[in-house]
Amino acid sequence: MSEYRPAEIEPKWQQYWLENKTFRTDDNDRDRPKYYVLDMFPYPSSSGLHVGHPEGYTATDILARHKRMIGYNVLHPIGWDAFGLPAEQYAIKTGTHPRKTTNQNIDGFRRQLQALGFSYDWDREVNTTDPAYFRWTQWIFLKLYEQGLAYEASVPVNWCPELGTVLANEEVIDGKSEVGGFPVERKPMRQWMLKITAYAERLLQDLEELDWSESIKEMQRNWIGKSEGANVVFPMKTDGTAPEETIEVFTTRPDTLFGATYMVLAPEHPLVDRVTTDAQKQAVANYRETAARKTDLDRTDLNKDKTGVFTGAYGINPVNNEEIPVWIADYVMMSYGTGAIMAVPGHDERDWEFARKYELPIVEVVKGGDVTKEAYVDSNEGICVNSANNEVSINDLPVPEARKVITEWLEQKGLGKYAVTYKLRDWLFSRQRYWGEPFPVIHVDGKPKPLPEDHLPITLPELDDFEPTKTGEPPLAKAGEWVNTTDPETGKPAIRETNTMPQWAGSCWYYLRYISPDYEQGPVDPEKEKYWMPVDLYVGGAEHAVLHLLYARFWHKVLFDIGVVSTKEPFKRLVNQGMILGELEFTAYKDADGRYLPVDRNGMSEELERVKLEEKDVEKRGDRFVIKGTDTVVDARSFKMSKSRGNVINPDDVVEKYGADALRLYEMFMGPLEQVKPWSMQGVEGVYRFLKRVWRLIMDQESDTVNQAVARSVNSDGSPVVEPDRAQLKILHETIKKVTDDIEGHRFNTAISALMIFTNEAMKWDVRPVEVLKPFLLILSPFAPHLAEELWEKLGVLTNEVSPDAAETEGTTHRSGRTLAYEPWPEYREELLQADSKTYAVQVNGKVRGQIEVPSERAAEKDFVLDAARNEPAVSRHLDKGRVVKEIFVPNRVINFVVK
RNA sequence: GCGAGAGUGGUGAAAUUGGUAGACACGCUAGAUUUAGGAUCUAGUGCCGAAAGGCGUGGGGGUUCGAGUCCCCCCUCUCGUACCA
Repeated sequence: MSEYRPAEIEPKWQQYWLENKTFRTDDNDRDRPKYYVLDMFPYPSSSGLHVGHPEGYTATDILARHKRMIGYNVLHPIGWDAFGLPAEQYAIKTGTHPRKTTNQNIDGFRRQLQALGFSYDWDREVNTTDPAYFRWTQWIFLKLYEQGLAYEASVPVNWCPELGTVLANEEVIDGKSEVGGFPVERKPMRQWMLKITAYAERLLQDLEELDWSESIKEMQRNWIGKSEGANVVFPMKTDGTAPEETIEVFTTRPDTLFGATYMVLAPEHPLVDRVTTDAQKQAVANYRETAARKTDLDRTDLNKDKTGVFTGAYGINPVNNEEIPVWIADYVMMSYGTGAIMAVPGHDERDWEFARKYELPIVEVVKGGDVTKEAYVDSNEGICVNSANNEVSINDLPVPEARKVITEWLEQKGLGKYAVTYKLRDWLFSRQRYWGEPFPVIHVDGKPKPLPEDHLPITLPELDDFEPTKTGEPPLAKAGEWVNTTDPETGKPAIRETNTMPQWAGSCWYYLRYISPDYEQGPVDPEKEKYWMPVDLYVGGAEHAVLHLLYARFWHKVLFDIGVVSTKEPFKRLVNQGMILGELEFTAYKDADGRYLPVDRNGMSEELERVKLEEKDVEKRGDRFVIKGTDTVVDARSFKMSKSRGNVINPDDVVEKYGADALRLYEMFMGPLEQVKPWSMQGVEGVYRFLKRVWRLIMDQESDTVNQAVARSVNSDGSPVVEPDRAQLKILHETIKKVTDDIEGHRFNTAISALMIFTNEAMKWDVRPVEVLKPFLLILSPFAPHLAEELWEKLGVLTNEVSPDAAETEGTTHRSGRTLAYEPWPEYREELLQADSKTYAVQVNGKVRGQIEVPSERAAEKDFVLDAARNEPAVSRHLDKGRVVKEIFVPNRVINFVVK
């Protein structure tokens, strides 16, 4: 071996780590501080890893390796989120059991991850489809049920006929299924729901203490959507014969109550039938039918044109006893608040639009705008007007105060009360699928009944045909023998639940199972849970910003309440890696006549021909790119990787060509972890060259041994020939400091840059002392572990710490073997960082005119330094132009002369 | 619309508290070496200029001896969200 050959050294060390269980975590080693660093576990798809996986996984691996070297007991596991639709759809197409494809895919993913050298504890692998795992997913469901947090309901769901399943709102995008893009319609079905709304306030409050990015916390806050206001009761006008009815509305603006000029009920509101007058019956029925046919999308989409129908009924505004008409309109949603609103067109945009269209009165009750032109909606500024009755007046009060006064009055009179409303809705928790966790529930006499814990796990029945039924009945309904069972308690005939749990279920608690993957008495060993929880760092894609993280936090809080876990939040710190886009593309557009058209940022029409250009065919003009030599502006951007665009980078190809260390290093060198970044194959070559340089720094080009520059630094017994010189120690310790700080701050790109600077410098040395190279390899090792291990071994042979024979055999134990994985992390020494001289930049009127070098020991002497600065020719030239009126002296940095 | 984040060379990006803008890398140019190279090495590379020098961190204004960094206004892009009363 003469040159750097990752294909030889990488499998060697991967095998060594596996065979020696180098990264097995010792639960009993409780004296050292713990560090639990977690990756979002992957769904093992048939297409294998994409380059986004190794991004977060490399970051956590660097941190895990670093923490081990600074003495932490590190828990760094991986597993498989393996239930899910693709395996099931493949099963429907081919008849292959999803278990088979899933296991194949897991084997593929495991191989790929091991080929990247991640330091996982492979003895803790979890798999959500393993009955030994989902036994506890089912157990948690039973606990939720016991707590009254799981219930059945008939709810309109997103039914996708093509997929034969119901989808969660988040799986529907633009009225089509996220998977496959099939149309989705509304259909009422019996479903399991989880009462996440019971935890809304705690899920909101406890965000405060989490070390997550502000944007993710904000997204969760928005999703929970807390609003404060009042529920107000409006009596209905009655002719004396009809029964008395009231309409309760929720409003965040009770201060505008005097401006309510009409009311609106959601079309589905149960009161509609009772209040509609005979004359309006037909119109209302027609409107309700149209509204029912609309999907949520049609009702909420960009179509802002408001429609509605008068019911013929009137409500009475409780503050001024005015009769106001009651309408139905689909801009009011049954699922939010009370499903009814008081409309204040003067101070709500939607109400204003609606009032304009149907010629309803608009009354100003807050001064500050012109309600004849648009609604004045500011909820902080403004003074109330036209808002008084015999008992109470909020006139002349600022809006926030008015809100308090009127709410108190309503409460006193029993007309309304302070109220809080959340956007968050209960979690639709069942799917009409085969490949998911069965519910541990039977139906006896038509009622649901949980199965006893000792019956778990409830496993899936074997099926040959995974096709859902056309009626929406889940495929499990076809397993007659499985479905028809008996109640173990009473012996009565019973029917099993045929829905299965959604994919989120298994991922809601997997981080707990890693702690004690074989524990039989519960989901997690309580003693170990206390040691390891919470997760210190959780890294994954931002696509899980809301749902997965909210669901997992919800389950965790329930488990906390029943004493299963000891922390109220699972993930102390969260980092979201940014997406990796495809390579930068230059695109020009031609019309039908073959003429190039300038690019319009808002998107080009489909009929135009897309022409892909090479980088050499374009040039920069202003802040845009044009076709070279022309004025034709081209589109220059990176796109999300997708099969259809053909810009997908396969990590296997990169590993084959450049090695795992190069892939790891490149993904970290691209830019900050959390940022969106475009891929560049040339960038990979760049870090690959760096790794080759590191190899040549130590290894001889012709033989299998270290080079002369390194060998020269030690005697034949391995002892050092000469001490490293000051300059060598200085750059080494600078690098140690920079890399250490940067790892701790997750600035992996600049850490790598520091390693490159060291290497470039060290390449110039004729003698490369082992005492300098060894610490360098240790700080390189979290980033490029295979290369570092290999070179560490070579240096060990040189200094007689590792015998050349031992290098060929395996079987040492993981704490004392040849690996550097548990070597102590080098510490930098402050005194070695000091330079002999300091450089000052010298400015005249804020412009840099020259530099001076001064001896370090005199660098803080203002007079001495200023004198030296004045005598610098490039500076004095500018000082002569006027009179120095001020001298700024910033120690060790800069001098500024102000000249007039 | 609303909310959040971001705009720095040809490209990815650096710049700890307001103190030499562009580290490191890609690309490019020239040279060396090589049968050859997508290898390696040396030098150069923000823009204009022969140089002195001038101009430069999306645009405009401000604070300061000094602003990529702080303040105000505007523009653009990315992500999230969407009639939430």
